[in-house]
Parts: sequence; C-alpha cells; structure tokens
Amino acid sequence: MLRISKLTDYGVVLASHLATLDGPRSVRELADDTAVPQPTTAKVLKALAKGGIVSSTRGAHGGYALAAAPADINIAQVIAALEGPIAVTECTDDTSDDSCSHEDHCGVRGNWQRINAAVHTALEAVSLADMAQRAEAPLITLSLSAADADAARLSRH
Amino acid sequence: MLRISKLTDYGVVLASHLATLDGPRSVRELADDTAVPQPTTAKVLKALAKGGIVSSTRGAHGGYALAAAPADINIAQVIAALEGPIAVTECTDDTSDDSCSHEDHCGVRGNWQRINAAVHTALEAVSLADMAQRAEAPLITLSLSAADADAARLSRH
DNA sequence: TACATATGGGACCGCTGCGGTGCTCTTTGC
DNA sequence: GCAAAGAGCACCGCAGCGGTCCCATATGTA
Repeated sequence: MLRISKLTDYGVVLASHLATLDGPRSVRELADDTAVPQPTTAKVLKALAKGGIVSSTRGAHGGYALAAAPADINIAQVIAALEGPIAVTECTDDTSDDSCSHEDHCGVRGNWQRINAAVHTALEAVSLADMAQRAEAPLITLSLSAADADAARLSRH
Repeated sequence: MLRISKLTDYGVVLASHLATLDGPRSVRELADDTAVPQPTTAKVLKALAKGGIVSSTRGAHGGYALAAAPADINIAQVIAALEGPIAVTECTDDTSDDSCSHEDHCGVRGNWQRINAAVHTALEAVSLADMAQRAEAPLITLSLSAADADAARLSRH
C-alpha cells in the first residue's frame, strides 16, 4: 500500500483548496467547501498551523490562510506537518536513534535511504499551486541515472 | 511518515538476502542470517511465496528460493506481495470501487495518481540485485519534465 | 513403513495509532 | 460584555500491525 493517512490526504485537499483562495476562511467554510467533516477539518488545520503551512487568525472573523504562496509550499511539507518526517522505513528516519538491531546483518539500509530520497524528491517537486489546478500534463517523470537505467531496463525485459 | 510496514521491510531484507544465495534455504537458516525472528520470517516468506516472489520446496531439505533472477524482481513487486497494490491514497487504489464521496469537490485526484505513479516507478526501478549489493552510486535520480521543472524550481526560490 | 524435517494455512492476541468527536480555554471584533 | 473563532487536550472505537502458536500436509531418509 505505502499509503499516507486519511488525515494527511485531507490536509492536502484543504491546503490545495486554500491555494485557490485569497483571504482567510473559517473552519466551517472550508469544511463545507471540501466536504470534510468539520471537527476533522479543525484538527487537520490545527496541525497544519503548527507545522507552519497555514497561518491562523483567532477571534471573530478569524480563520486560516496559507502561510506562503501556493507555489512555495510543496506536498512533502504538508505530509511532514501531519505525519512527521518522511521515512519509508524506520531506519531511514533520521530523527529516531540509530539503534537498528539489524544494522549489522541488514546491508540494505543505504539503498532504502536512496529510495526514500527519491520518494521525497518526487513529493517535493509538486507544489500546492500544481495540486490546485486540475493539471493534464504529467507533473513528474522519473529517470534513472545512466548506468543503472540500462541495468534496470535490461533486467526487466 | 509514508512508511511501509515492518513486515514488508523484513520481506525486502529476506528477499535481498536470498538474492545473494543460490539454492533454497530453510526458514531457520534465513532467520539466523537476517536476525529476523523465526516465526515472523516464516510468515513473511509464506506471503512472498503466495505472491510469486519466492518458490518453496516442502518436506525434508526443503526451503525457499527466489522464483526468478534477482535482477528480474523489483521492490515494487515485493511490496505488492506483502501489502497489496501500491496506492498512496485510497482514491489511487484501482482495486477499490470508485465511490469516493469527495470526488466532486476534490479536484486533486488526478494529481495524486501522478504522484503515485512516480513513487511506483521509483520502486520499480530498484531490483533485488541492486538491493543485494551495498551500492555506493545513487540508485535513482529524479528529474522533472522540462516545463514543470522550471516552474517548480522558480516557485521554490 | 516410520520418522524427522519442512512448508501451508489458519487462529489468536496485545497494542499502537488512525479517524473522529467533544469539551473547555483563550483571543478578538463589535 | 457578548459572540465568533481558533488552541489545546482528552477521549473512544476500531482496524491493522507485529508477533506467536498449532496442526495439517508434503517429502527425503533410515
């Protein structure tokens, strides 16, 4: 599956929706617009505010707005704000202590880190501005480095 | 997090280890070699066998071996065998019914599918042969398609 | 044939974290 | 002072993860 959580998905939807607006909007408005349940919307936006993705205004006529231009916020940042640092496996998570008991036998750790970096780069490459529009052209294309590309291609056919 | 499960991680480690061997090995041997608990090793290998990643031999002197050459099996296949089809979000999962209640308001679905495809491609590009060796050179590099690359770069700086 | 050695296929269980809800406190505009 | 809004926290049901165990079945060997 390699799935992000539903809350994170909501976060991306909400942030993308905010990218299409100019001023701050209340939780009620945003929940109505995106069809995300109101309490859940509030929870997600709180997390996004804590992560610096959106800025909040308290009090009457308050609400949430993007903390930066839509083009300056990418999907990796939104995911990080809601789920913590992106790490495909535990041993690619830099924030955890390095005590992987399998490290001696593992031998695949370095490769996981590279895969993780590739995924992270893919998510970094997509901004909220990209998500906000119903893009028709592919957002990302992958290319292998020369030597490995040949090896991979040959190995698969 | 965007994390794969521990069991899947074990599966990759076990499959990568099998890639360095020639003949079939028993669960006991593989568990000893990789420091993965024996019952868990058995569980993971059963799933891999079901998914066609490894072939099993029952009875005395039986065990598990890769079902194909290490270069012909990629990480995406291993993950799929253990976690089902790779889908970053629920609505990118082709196997589920299309009844996404937010589809009308969502507008980001197409973009998620592209991100999902990029991640999938990244995982497909790495074979067990790649994982088996402690590679020093980067396995994958990402490049954006021309137009979007410029847009993304400009948008971030 | 009997037995030891394997995997196959379940059932089972504790626990974490997800998804969701509700409450109270604080801030702010009118 | 009051109403509107977010901040912060606590809480809950539950699915799925990680891990273990048991029994059925297959197979080489004495």
